Amino acid sequence: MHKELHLLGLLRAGPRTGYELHRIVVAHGELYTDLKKGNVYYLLERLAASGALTVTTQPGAPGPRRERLIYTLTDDGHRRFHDLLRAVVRDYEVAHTGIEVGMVFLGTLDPVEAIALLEERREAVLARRAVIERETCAVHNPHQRLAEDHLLCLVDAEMIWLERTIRHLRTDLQHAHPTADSVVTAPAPATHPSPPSSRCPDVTANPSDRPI
Amino acid sequence: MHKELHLLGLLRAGPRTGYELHRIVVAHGELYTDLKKGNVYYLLERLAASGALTVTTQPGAPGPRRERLIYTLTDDGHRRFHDLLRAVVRDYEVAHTGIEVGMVFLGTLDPVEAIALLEERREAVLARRAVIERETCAVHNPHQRLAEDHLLCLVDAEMIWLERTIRHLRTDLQHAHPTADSVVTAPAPATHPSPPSSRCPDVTANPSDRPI
DNA sequence: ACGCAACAAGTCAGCCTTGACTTTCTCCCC
DNA sequence: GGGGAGAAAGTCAAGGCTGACTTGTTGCGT
Repeated sequence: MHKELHLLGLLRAGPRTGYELHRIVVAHGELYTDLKKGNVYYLLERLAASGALTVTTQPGAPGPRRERLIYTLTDDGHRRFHDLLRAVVRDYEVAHTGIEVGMVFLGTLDPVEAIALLEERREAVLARRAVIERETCAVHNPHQRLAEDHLLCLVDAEMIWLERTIRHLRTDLQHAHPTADSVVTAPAPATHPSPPSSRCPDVTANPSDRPI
Repeated sequence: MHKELHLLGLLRAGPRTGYELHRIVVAHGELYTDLKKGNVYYLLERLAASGALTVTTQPGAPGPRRERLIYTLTDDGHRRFHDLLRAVVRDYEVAHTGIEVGMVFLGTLDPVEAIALLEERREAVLARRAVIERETCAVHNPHQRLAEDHLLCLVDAEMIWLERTIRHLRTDLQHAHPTADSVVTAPAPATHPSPPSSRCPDVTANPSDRPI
C-alpha cells in the first residue's frame, strides 16, 4: 500500500517514466521501502488502469528507447495520494520479522551457540545502523530527517533488546554451569523488569491449548 | 523463510495436520508471524516435496473428514529446522512499514492535520501494545518471554519516536504561528539530538540526484 | 571502424500469499 | 428427528512480487 503512495508521491513533482521512478527509489537506499523494478511497472500499470495516472508515449525522444511510457498524475491520483498518505500515517502494524519465531525455538540450540548467534546478530545490527547513517548523512530535508530518525529508533530498539537478551542468557548459562570457562563481562542489572525464568508448561506445540 | 521455520518447529513435537498447525499459530495471536491457512498448506506441500516432511493419510480416523493429511518431520527436516533457525537468529533486516514514506510526504499536509494524524497513530500504538500484553500475559515459557519482549521493545520504540516527532512538529508550528490557539503542553527538551530544521534543496523527487 | 561494456527501458514466467469457497461432520435445540 | 450453527479440513483462482531475461543505445578503448 505504501508502495503506491511512494510512486504517487514521486509523481507529484511531474511526469516520469517507470525507469526514472525506480532510479529515484533506489538512489535513496535504505531509507525507503525497497521497490523492485518489476513491481514499479506493475503498480504503475495498475494505478493507470484505476484512473490515478494517465500514460502517454513519447515517440521521438532523445532517449535511448525510441518510445517510452510516461506516467502523469491525474486529479483522482492527487486525491488518492492524500488518502493513502493519511492512512499510512494513521495506521500502525507491528512488523513481524521472524526473530520472534526464532526466539521461541532458541531453547533447542546449545546455549553457548545461541549466545554466539545473537552476538553475530548484534554485529549485523551495528553494520546496518552504520549503513543507514552513512547513506542519510547527506540528507537535510527536515521530513526526511524524521523518517531517518524512525528507522534509527527501530534499529536502536533492536540493539537494546539484543544486549539485554544476551546478558540474560549469559547469566542463565552461568547459573547452570558455574564452572564454565566464562568470559562473561557484567552481572547485568537489567533495565526493564527482566523476564522471570519461571518454569511452566510449554505451549510451544500443544495442539489443545486455547482452542479459540 | 521464518514461516517454514515456524512450521518445522511446531512439527518437532510430533506429527500434525495442516489444520492443527494453523490452529496453533492463530492461538498465539500477535506473538508470531501471521500465517494464513492457505499458506500453511502451500508451505507444507513444498516442504514435503523437498523431503523435509513425509505425508501420511489417516483413513479411518475419528476426525470429521474421513481422511486427513498428516505431516511428519524427517531427519532432513530436523536439519533444515536447525539451519533455518540459525539463519533467522543471525540475520537482521530492518522492517520497512511505510511510515518512512509517509513522513517524507508529510509536508504536503496541513501541519495541524499532520499532528492530528500522528496522534491517531499514537492511539493505535497504545492499543496494539495493550493487545500484545493481554494476549501474552498467560505465557510463562522463558523463551516465549524473550520473543514477547522483542515485540514490546519495537512497539515502545515506535512510541518514543512518535512522541518526540509530535513534540517537534508542535514547536515548529508554534514558531510559524505564535498566535495560534495552542493547547500545546510541554516545551519539550528533546532527548535525542532533535533533528535540526535546516532548509535545504528537496531531494524528494529529483530524478538526477545521486545518479548511482 | 569495431567490439564490448554499461546503461536505458521494459517484459515475463513463476513463486508466494491471500480471501473466499466447498464439503463433511457434530452438536444441540425445538 | 429435522435442521441450522458452527467446527474440521482443505482447495483454488487471482493477485502481488521478484529475478532473470531482452532489446536497443551510447561511449570508449584500440
